Order: sequence, then structure tokens, then C-alpha cells
Amino acid sequence: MCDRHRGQDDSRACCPGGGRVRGFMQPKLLLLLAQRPAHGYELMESMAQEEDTNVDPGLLYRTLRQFEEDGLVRSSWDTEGRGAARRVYEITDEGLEYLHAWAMNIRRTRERLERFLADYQTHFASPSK
Amino acid sequence: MCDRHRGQDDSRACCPGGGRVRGFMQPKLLLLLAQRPAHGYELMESMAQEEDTNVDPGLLYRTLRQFEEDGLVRSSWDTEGRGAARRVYEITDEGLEYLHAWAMNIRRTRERLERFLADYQTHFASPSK
DNA sequence: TATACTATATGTGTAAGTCATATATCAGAC
DNA sequence: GTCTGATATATGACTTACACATATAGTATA
Repeated sequence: MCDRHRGQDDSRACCPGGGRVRGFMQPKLLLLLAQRPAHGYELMESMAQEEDTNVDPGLLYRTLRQFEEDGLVRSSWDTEGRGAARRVYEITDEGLEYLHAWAMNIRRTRERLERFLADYQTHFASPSK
Repeated sequence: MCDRHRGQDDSRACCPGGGRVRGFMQPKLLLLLAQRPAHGYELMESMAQEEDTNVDPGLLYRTLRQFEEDGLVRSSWDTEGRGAARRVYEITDEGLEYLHAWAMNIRRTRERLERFLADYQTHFASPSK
């Protein structure tokens, strides 16, 4: 752990460029939308809750707009009820295909992570240091 | 799968921005160097073999230079033997600390992937579609 | 009327990755 | 001899996922 974060209990913050495997919000968003249509704020709360990572609203809304531009979701304004108008997103057929492709890649990634962790443990468990 | 790649047997190529979780080369490089010192070309071959992904030499060499700048590895020229001179890298103590921090993050990431895949399968296995 | 929460959005910058290309040495084919 | 291909390292231009800051507007409640 780096000097900056040593002693902190939030090991997620460690380190500058050091750690984390990225690129996960997009499939996660598509899966949530496959389960049910939702608006951005709702998706943000779901993600913040299920993953224990802080979600950047800017990234989330931009990702949704990009998804719509790419035809993976479509949106409509919900002006019913109280509160500010909300844009409700639902997944398209193309979005579902994307999600399936993503799931395959994630399965492969999981296997790579498992091989990495196995190698890592083997190496640091052995007495040869 | 997207139009561009439908029918191809290489599902890794799919799709433009669609899939793959990134940021994995760095911990993988550090683990390889923790196992034994090596030069760039050798690391490239190890990675291309163990992961079945094509490795970009540009990215690899730039990453190693960055590692050295950050003090995670140190290098020396090997002019022995025949062939072009090669720069041999070995991991430093700081690099080892980084590797440990990375391994923790990767463990957490694996759990997120597993939760995602479980949710995914649950959703698409159920008859409610 | 102040403040907090709900809800969506932009601007700027960085880091990891992609693709193309440049370079030099050496081995073997022809 | 020189041509091709493997070994070996490197730069330039570009894209994208993400981080961090900030803007905006409506609603609820104290």
C-alpha cells in the first residue's frame, strides 16, 4: 500500500493508478435495465448499494446517453408524480445482445482473475519467497 | 453480438466498446516480475501465452517505463549473448507492495464479477424473461 | 428562506488501451 | 550479398472509461 493511503481503512482508495480493474459500470447498467426500466437516479442508488463503490453521476448519465445514441436503450420523460421530471430508460433488443456479449467477456475475465489469484497465492505461499 | 462481428468465431473482437474489463496488464506484469526478472519481449510472450489476448508491445514497454519511473521496478541492460541488447527488469520492494494491494483489489473485483454473473444467470434463466 | 434531497447534466483532465509505425540486431534462405 | 523474418525496444496519435468539480432546477420540510 502506498504512503498516501497507508493506515487508511478504505483500501479502495489505494493507490494512485494502483489497483482496480475497470470498465464494469456499463454491463452492470445494462443488467439492471434488463431487470426493469429505471431512471438514472434510481440506477445510481442501485449501483451504490450493490457494489460498494461510489458512483459518479456524471459518468452514469453520460453512459446512458451514449447507450441511447448507440441504440442499446431508449428513453422517455416521466412527468407523472411529484419531483423533477425524470428520464426513464428501457433496454432494447440490441442492448440485450450487447449484454449477452458482455456477460461472455466477463466470464472470461473472471477466469483470468482466478488464474492470477491462484498464481499469486502459489508464489507467495511457497518458501522460495 | 454486433453486426460487425456476428458470425466471427473470435468473440473477443466484439464489440466496439462493448465488453472487456480493463486494467489487467499491470498486476499481471508485476506478478511475472515477482516470479523472476525478465525483459520486455519475454514478458510479452508470457502474457500472450497465459492470457489468450494479444498484447500491444507499445503499451507493454510504456508500462514498464512508467513502473520504473514510479519505483516499482528497476532495469539494467543485458548486452551478453547475441541478439539486440535487452533491458532486464526486476521488481522492487515498492513494486511488491503495489502487487499486494492490487491482489486485494482483484479479489474484490472477482467477487463483483461473480455477483454480476449470478444475477445475470438468475434473470435470464427465469421464465419471466 | 434556508437547507437538503431528488434528478439530470456539462467541463476538464487523466490513465489504460488500440493502432500504426520506426529503429536496430541477428539468423537463415536464396 | 541481400532479403525475409524473428528478436527487441520504442514513439506518436487517438479513443474511452473514469474521476472530480460544478451547474441547473424542482420539491419537501423545518
